[in-house]
Amino acid sequence: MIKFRNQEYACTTEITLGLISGKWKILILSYLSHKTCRFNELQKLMPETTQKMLTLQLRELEKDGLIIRKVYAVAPPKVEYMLSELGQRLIPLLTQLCKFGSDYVDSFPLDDSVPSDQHV
Amino acid sequence: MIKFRNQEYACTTEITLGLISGKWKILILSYLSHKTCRFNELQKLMPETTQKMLTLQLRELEKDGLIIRKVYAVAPPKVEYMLSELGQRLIPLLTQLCKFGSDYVDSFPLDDSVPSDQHV
DNA sequence: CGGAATCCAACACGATACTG
DNA sequence: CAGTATCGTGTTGGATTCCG
Repeated sequence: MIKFRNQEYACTTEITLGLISGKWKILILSYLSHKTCRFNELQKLMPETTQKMLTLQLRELEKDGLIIRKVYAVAPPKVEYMLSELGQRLIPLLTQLCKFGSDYVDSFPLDDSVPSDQHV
Repeated sequence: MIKFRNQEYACTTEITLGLISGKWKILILSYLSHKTCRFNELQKLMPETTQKMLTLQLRELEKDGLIIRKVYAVAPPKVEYMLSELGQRLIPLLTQLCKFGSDYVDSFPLDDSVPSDQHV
């Protein structure tokens, strides 16, 4: 049993999962792995997100040390987000998770939208 | 955008995360990676779990093809759980997630909520 | 032994409106 | 431009009880 930030974990795997388990975190990290982005830019890249959710996810990623928030003291406001060194180290792992998911989907080729015999 | 099982995903990473994002799934997979276990055994290994939750998580893992449920037609009932080939392929990934989490915890040694008497 | 069924609390997520 | 604030909802996890 591991204690971290007033939370208890049975395994540090759960800590890593906690870092990336948020509705938009994977996407954010993915986009930021390519380039630094402004808030507005991220919004355009993820049109499905609400401002509130995007802000929330960015704040959590920042608090967890995976991204860096850079505020420029100009008008109109300018804020840039980029991966931290920690965040960059996470990217290869995400790539592997992505690869597994992709293989996984391929291993269930007939499962897409065919509820033929769900009555098990 | 990927469609899979009537769900939409922005990235297959999210599919993999969905497979292992359940309160007890990591632990279950971890235990089953060492040996085949009966329901009762898993319960003893995870005393914090309720029967309902353990059953639910096992059912999901089975439905997702990560574990195999083997029912013996005997009295009293005997049910064994083991990793599928797909589940086995997931283990190295979990190990890496675990490693990252462990490194992550070490990189925040001054975190306010970590008790100082932790000599890890 | 290995469940299923029911009820309930917490929280993640979302829609919408407002702001320095 | 880059956010807050408020309110509402769906999903997840948990406690408890009953069953073949």
